[in-house]
Amino acid sequence: MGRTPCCDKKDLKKGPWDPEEDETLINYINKHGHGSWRSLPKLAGLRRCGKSCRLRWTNYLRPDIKRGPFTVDEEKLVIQLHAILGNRWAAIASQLPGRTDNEIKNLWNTHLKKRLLCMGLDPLTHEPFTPCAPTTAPRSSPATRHMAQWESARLEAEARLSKESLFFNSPPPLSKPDPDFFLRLWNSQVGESFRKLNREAKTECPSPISQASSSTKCASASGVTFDVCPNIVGSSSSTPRSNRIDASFSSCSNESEEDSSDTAFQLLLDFPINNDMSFLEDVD
DNA sequence: AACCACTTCAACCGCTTTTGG
DNA sequence: CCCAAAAGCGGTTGAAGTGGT
Repeated sequence: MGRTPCCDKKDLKKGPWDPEEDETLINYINKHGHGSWRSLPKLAGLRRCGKSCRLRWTNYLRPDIKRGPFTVDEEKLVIQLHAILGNRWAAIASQLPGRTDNEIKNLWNTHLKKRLLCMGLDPLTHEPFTPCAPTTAPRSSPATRHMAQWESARLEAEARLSKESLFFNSPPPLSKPDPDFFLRLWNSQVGESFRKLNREAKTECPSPISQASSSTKCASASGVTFDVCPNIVGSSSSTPRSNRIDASFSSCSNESEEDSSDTAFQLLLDFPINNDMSFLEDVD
């Protein structure tokens, strides 16, 4: 009864890998590819579970792994993507070449989460804490809210771009929002525009990460200190979303639908149509 | 120097999803 | 379509490292 173990646990080594094991695994995969992870340890002569081999390879031994501390830009990207995707570490990692889901998860749990807390933001929702929030009106889940925000922008984009008969390079979106759709959107010109808007918003009300004023200091994982916008710390639920760490979402918040659609629509109207299909050319 | 508290991150565990027969 | 195996994923753990007293 119960699940069959992923591998025969007896006589298997656990814990940290030693350099000899690493070398054995690298040599084997370079020679034969990983093939079936389950059978790899036996074939390679390792006393490890296949799962452990896969983890070791994908997280540490792969040649394209980027080691070293995260840059400020990478950290910002992780925060922004987390706002869209939530704890979908693998999906977030796919947007940061050379970084693994485990690494990003650790970064989030050890640095970024604390940083958001330090700034008075809820790491789950990326919104300012609202300790007296009414219990009668439960908040929508972050995923739902983000999906609604992106869906709003998507609908505007679809309306605009279908008019131009040039809707992305992907099939029409599903009626039920597909989480991966948000990644595609993020990578599309729409996503770029949101990021652009974010950058512009910072110049008006600098984001907590980049601004420098009389404020709370926090340390980033990359060793850079940053200042917390006084508007944000202790802000109430009436704080404009544009002041938050990810100003990009202010443009399509469903908390003020009028602003949302107006801004998003304006944003889309402002697309440089003559140039904006260049991203298609980059695709092989 | 010794101890303790705290932080970091590599690795494990168990669940879910995907794949193939 | 069903089922089992394999792969993938996210949460959690614990050893090692670091800083403070």
